[in-house]
Amino acid sequence: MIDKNYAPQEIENKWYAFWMENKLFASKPNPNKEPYSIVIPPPNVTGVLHMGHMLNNTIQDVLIRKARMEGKEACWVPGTDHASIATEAKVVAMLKEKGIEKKDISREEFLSHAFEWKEKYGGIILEQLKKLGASCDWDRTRFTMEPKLYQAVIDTFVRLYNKGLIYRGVRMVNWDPQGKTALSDEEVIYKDVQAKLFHIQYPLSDGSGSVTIATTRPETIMADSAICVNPADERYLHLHGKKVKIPLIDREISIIPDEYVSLEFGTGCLKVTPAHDLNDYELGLKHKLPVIDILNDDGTLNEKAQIYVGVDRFEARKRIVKELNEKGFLVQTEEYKSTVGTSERTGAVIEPKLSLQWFLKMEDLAKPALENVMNDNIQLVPAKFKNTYRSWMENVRDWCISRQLWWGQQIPAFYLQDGTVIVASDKKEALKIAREKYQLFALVEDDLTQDPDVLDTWFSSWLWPISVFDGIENPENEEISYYYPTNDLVTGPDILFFWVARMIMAGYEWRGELPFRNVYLTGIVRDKLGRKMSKSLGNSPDPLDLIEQFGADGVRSGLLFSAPAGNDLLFDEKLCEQGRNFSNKIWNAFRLVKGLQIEEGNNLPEHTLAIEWFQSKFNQTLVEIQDHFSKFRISDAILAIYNLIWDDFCGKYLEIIKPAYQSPIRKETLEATLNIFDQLMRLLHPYMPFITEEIWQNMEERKAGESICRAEFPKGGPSNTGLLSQFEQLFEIISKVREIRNTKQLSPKLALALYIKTSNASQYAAIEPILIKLANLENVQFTDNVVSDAQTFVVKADQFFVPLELNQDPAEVKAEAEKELGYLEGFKKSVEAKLANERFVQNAKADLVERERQKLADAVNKIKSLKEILEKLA
RNA sequence: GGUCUAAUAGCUCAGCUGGUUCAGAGCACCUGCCUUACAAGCAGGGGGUCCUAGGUUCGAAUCCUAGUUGGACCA
Repeated sequence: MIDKNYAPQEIENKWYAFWMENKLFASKPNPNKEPYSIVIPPPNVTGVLHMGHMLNNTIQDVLIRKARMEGKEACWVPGTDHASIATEAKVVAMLKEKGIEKKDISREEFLSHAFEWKEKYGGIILEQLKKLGASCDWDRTRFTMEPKLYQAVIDTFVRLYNKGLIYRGVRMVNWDPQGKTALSDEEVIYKDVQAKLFHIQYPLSDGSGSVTIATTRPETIMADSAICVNPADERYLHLHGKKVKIPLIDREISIIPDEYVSLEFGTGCLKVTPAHDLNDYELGLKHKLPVIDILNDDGTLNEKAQIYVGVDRFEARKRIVKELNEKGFLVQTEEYKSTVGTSERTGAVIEPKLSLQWFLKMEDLAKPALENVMNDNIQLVPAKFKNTYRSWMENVRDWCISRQLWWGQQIPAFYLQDGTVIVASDKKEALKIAREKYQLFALVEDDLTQDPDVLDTWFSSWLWPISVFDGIENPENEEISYYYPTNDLVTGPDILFFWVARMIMAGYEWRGELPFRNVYLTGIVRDKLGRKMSKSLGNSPDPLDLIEQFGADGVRSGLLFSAPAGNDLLFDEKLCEQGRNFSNKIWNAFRLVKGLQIEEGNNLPEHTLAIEWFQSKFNQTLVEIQDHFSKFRISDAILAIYNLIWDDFCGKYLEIIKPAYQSPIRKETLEATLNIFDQLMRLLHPYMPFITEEIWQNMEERKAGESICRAEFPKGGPSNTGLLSQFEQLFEIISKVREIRNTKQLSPKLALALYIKTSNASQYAAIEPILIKLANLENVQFTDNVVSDAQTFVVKADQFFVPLELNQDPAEVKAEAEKELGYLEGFKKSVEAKLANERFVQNAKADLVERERQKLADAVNKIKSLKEILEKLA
């Protein structure tokens, strides 16, 4: 006997191994099939699976499995990205533990350590995805630092440089003093902090008094180039043209007027520090102020600061405040709410810093990327993100693509000794250009120095949909021609700009075409309290533990039950439990069917009817599901299947055809039931791949290597609406009888008698056996008169009576019937009013008016029946 | 501060082009059942000022305006 509790662990491992052995997820271009491709958002090599990945990859797997079953050439390309800052930080930390400092080893040595690290830990997340059931074509696994993709990035750089889109320039960039690298604007996260606003007095050089400025960063006073006041500020008119001395270091600076300064904020006097503030930098450019950079790359003060040299910026702040206070320069300290930028990767407070970096011009690239999203050539799901996308793309700024790291693609820029830059795919090529272009025939490779910096990780991931098919290096190859553009991209809205927008740009730049047609943006997985799941809060369950506990199918369905596109999902283990229970329900339905004994023969007539009914129900639901799917309502789709299986198939259909204990079932009925089961498993397979495979394999003997993964997705067919409504009515009668049993506290085992007063008794002939079975009736009889001493109810226009020997208060019974009558009469009145309204009849659609008329007719019939019953009571 | 988005049952959310078969689902809750597939189950039940105030309309949970309160993104 099969265990009555479904145990997923062993079954899931077994089938994943089977799928891999039989290469069921492998794909290659097939001109006879329609291609369907997805590229995975490559997780960081440093990453481990978290709930966001689970959701995201489950959705991708649903899409790809369904496409595969629909006969498309489905290809899901997996891979990882090298995550330059995060990985470099991990490798540096690992080396430190071994007693090795990065500065003591060569770039080559460092990289070999990094690759070693990647080999060891970089594949973990992909292995975890297999536990989830992800049907990626694993033979295609790519990595952004592998040679081919590396080369694609280099070539991209060279080409964009030659096109004039990449330039090198001194700019104020976001400096991460911990990662010791520049960051792009998008890698900065602004956080609200409670800061202090220090009011500091600067003495006038002529000794005629002082001015007071307000700043949150007193440690930068040594970098001040000027004091600025608004020319319209009457308080400070007398100061124009005067000079002040910076406290502690006594350096003299001028007071300059500029409208930029707000009259209201602080004291109305602004210290201008061009080296350490973006706005001040621009002000400095305007007034030709000197730029004094007092910070080292690691955030400590340098000798230009004159004091506290070598001290960290935050420590220096404390000490300077103390000293200013002691020496009487600190006038006042005010609490102040402000925001600081922090590094997305290291969390360090960003330092605005002037430096020489490489930039990519975005204006031309952004144009088609904006246009084709706004006109829905590329569809964002949900569409509300179009707004955000637009505002970003319309205000796009040049992209700082250089990073002061070693782990990444090294910028292919080579410098001659005089500083001349030559951009070429390698040193040899650069030398060739140097010789030809600059006539430097004596030059050798050693005279060229390559730029030590690497490229931003996103500068390789933006090529991902193209580069995984080798479409940069070899733009005409069979793979890219077949699979590109990819179909759907599934990712989080948090990287809509970082990644999605840039892939779109790259798509148009390289292929003149969109990289994918639909972008499905998932919500953020939050905990029950609505907090974002994070390592630091420790509120994220370990996905592998969840899979262990509920099975991958349970976790997948649990996530999908509550995952509408773009809306955050408040994750609760309860959902996985519900998923597990669903698995168990299916498992037990299968146990029932599998355990039946067979007797030769055709269907019983009521079984034939039930089979027809279920097929209609199935077809009707399939239409709904396909509709949900076309709109990416994955959550609604799985709920529809859940209800179809649990309520309609298990709760109703199986109850109808189930023979009495130890009685056999007709062969024809069993075959039909197995066929239905098979269809249901195919329908459910994309969501719950493991249990559906297990059952499908056990339904009948399968050929070697055959799998539900490649079985045909149900196509559906017509549904008999008359039959559907007949069964609706049937189930309503059954419910009413059960309700009587329940409210009157009767045993479920007690068979009841049912009398029906109807003008059309023949309609009940076919369904009578079902009614008797599911409502547990001893018989069904027809009557022309109202039955007294009975519980009654009305369905459509027919009256039903369940005779019971109960001592009930007739007044109570009457009151109940009157209450229902009252409601119905109110209802009738409102429909009548509506139909009497000429403007309604004129303006509303014809079928709507017809439906209202039908409602009215139904209500009239029902009222008539109720009145009959009431008369009898009186 | 700017832009966007949301508010429906105790909780999480559906509700699509306005139409009382449209006020719904799941969970939670209450009652009764260990009925030979399933107690991870079965049967039944209660529960809502559809955020507030106006407006459009024959008709508003749905459209418009304002407000309140969340959330996201940007600065």
